[in-house]
Amino acid sequence: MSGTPTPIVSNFIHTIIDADLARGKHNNIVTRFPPEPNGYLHVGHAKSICLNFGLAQDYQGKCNLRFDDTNPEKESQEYAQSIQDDVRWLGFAWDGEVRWASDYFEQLYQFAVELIEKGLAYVDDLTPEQMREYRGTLTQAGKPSPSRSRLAAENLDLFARMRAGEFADGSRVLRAKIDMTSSNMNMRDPVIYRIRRAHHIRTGDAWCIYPMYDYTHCISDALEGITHSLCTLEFEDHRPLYDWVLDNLNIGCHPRQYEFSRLELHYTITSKRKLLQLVNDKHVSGWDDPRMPTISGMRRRGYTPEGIREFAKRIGISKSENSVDMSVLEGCVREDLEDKAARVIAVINPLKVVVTNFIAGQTESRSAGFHPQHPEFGERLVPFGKEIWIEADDFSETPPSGWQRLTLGGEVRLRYSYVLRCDEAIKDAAGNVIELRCLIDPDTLGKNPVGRKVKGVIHWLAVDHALPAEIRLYDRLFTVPEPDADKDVDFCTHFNPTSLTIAQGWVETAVQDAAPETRYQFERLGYYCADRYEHQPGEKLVFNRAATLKDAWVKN
RNA sequence: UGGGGAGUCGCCAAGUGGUAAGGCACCGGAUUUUGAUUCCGGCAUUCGUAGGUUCGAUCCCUACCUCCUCAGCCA
Repeated sequence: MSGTPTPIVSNFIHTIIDADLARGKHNNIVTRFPPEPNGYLHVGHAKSICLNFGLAQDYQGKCNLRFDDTNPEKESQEYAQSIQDDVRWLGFAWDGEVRWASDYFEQLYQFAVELIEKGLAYVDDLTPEQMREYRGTLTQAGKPSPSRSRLAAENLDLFARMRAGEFADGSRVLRAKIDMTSSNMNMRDPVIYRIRRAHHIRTGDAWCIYPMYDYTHCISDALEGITHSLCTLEFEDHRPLYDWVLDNLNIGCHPRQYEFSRLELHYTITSKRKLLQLVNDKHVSGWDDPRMPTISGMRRRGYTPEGIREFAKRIGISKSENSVDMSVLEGCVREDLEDKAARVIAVINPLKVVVTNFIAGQTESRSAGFHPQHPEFGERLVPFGKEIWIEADDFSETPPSGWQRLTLGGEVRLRYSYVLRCDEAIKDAAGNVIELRCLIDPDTLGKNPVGRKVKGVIHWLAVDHALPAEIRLYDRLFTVPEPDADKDVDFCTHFNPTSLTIAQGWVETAVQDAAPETRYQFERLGYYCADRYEHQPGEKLVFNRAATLKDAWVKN
């Protein structure tokens, strides 16, 4: 209790750990983040990462990064690399070297031999179809396979020959001999080794038999001295098997598994299989497309590690199914960006304004702070001229009630500059407003003359000094238009990644040297990130929208 | 209909026998040259339902209801 730092995660698991520590079960805690390198990490993994690494931080313990690479057919080095990058980017450091379940293949094999010798595992030659029949159903007990009574000596021989490559893929498996009548399907003699001739990203072709998750995970945990093995709710039924394996092995360490609910985010796909489908079917440009709920997608969109970590903290850890509202994530990101993003101006949908009482060709610059509350951000010069761009949405001929922006005959404050009055709207043949003729009040520069209160403030850019830019607007981070559309395999046909709109707008010159990943707040528009992948010197600046301002005037 | 879980405000989420924390969202109001930020204030006589035990129950007991999950040689 004393000296305990502010917990990074909520107390569901703290209660357990504190009790373990109090009764001297452990002196230090060791957790692990165990992804399978079969895809990029997404926001759901971020929760798990923050939980496992956060717990280690809270208790000054350790957290391992271990790849569960036991299914060579789905795994790749690219995925493994991206996972390491993402964990680091989120701000966490794993203990020592990266661990791989495949590093334990030899030990895993020897433990399997131990089980066979103890009469607790046997080689089975049932076909997958037969095995399913023998397994029974949820309400009917399974029945023993004919191979179940094989003697240890024969099993040992068969298992060695499985490893030696004498049998065809899928022809035999090694099974744990537990209880075919168990009401827990996982205990009906689960397969622990299968034959699969596939090239493994680390062991190459050294093995043709691969251990299954349930068998591998608990042993890997034990080998690494993990104290608390955290996973998601669907593994609750696997806990008896986790314990069975460790109880029956001479391994000297028995980590405990605890389950918590996985993260669901409204309108968001948190299924690797479906995300892969979005990538494969080219609905997005890649795993790091800013619309993707992947960590790399969020990074590219402008989200910060701090914002995502705060999100993980706020949603908490529990055992109840949940679906968190987008506003929580957005709020975390906004809150973090609030004090970090320099303020600059951008005009996304320009409408030209000619200031009739300003001298053509003249430029007049005023200094403006990059942040309203933080002078240490410095200042930049904002030039004014006879022709300026304003946001087309900031002018209305027939304003709705409550309108605070520009209208015919009305006044508005140009941010950092004069009060402007609109005298005339010029239209094209179709009746669309294409230009405004306005007047500035020279008496209002940098001050509010007594008795003059102009409520509306709009942003603007001098035509001669604005820089063209591509501004990408995302309605929402990720969208599934129909709530149930993500139920099926063909969900992509329902998926409508409409959330991207590209606008050719203008930004002020202060941003032209934007470094990759720099976040700005475009005043009154929201938070934007200079796209780390597409911004090359000399090219048009590209900005992705990270988050809108809360309750701002911007639509969407 | 077997087993394993979960049900506290619109969304998360504490609490656990002593009379419902907090965050997000939302609604007021103040300050504001960003309709932002900041700041103040409001927001569950009620904890899935029905009974019971108790001076007292969200917390204990009983029954019921709802939802999730398990029959891969995936993880």
